[in-house]
Amino acid sequence: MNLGELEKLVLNYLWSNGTADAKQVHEHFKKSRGGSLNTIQSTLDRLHKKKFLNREKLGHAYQYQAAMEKKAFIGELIRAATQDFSPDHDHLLSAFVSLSADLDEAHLDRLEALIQDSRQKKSQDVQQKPTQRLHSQNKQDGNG
Amino acid sequence: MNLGELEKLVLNYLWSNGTADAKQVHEHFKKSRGGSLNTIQSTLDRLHKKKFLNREKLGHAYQYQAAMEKKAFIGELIRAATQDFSPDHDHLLSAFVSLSADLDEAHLDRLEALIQDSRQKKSQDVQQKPTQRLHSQNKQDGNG
DNA sequence: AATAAAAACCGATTGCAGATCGGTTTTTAT
DNA sequence: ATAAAAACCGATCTGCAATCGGTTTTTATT
Repeated sequence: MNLGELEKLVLNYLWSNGTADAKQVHEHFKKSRGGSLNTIQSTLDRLHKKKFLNREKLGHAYQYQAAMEKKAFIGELIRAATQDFSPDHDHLLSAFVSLSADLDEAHLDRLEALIQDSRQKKSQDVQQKPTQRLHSQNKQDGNG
Repeated sequence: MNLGELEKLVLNYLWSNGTADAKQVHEHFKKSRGGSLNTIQSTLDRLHKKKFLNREKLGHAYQYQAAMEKKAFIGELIRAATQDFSPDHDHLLSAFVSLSADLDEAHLDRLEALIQDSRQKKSQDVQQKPTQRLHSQNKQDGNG
């Protein structure tokens, strides 16, 4: 799972904007970095082949959108980046905490809260096993 | 921070074995994957240039060893892999928990314990700020 | 159906980095 | 001084992202 620079930019753009076609994406980036429409197109295509984007033809052009939520994607990134080094969860755990050495109290609290959530979800899952929800993408991702 | 396949293998080998020269590394890998001594040598050299290995000439040949602990390295990997997507800790946190969706109770407990440790360390640090310890590498890393 | 515009698709090129290894230089030990 | 060992250099190969020109396909319009 190795992403190029433009691929990352495009993914981020789509997470912020939900859905766009090549033209829109090109419009957005030509100011900040230039590049032809074709370049954008092939990047979208590459991303689609890699299963990071879904696309659907609405009217004339393909509409692209991120195939998974940003959080889940970052989770995948972490998994991919570490799998050749960290064969088990224990390693990953301590690595994460090592990474988090510069987390402040507030963030540590937050992490604990998230762990509670995780426990919560886990106990729900055994009861109802919801049909895999596909991704709501409702533009409130920018929770800084 | 992009590592090639052989680079990863070599790093892992050195984390398991502490210290080795090109010949030893080559000896180890020629059974499992072939490749000349030169290939190993240039890989070690590349890794050294990238600052992932330290080396020191003992006797005839360079002795290579990992420049940082595996945990810290994995932390770096995570940082590097996510930095273009996760501008803040919050994102990283939730991504991590999303990744950890398949962690069982025991691991969640363990993670909480690690958070406590982290708090511990933090409160110590303000009092004594220890001189940056360089890495003990005493062969008990393989707790996998 | 003909046609023009738009979009998709194809293929070639460039740049970069890891892997690989032959050959040369440098170092070490005898 | 010399031989063996190790380091170093340079070249090639491979894979992949970025880039874009040109061609084909699709869509809409007359």
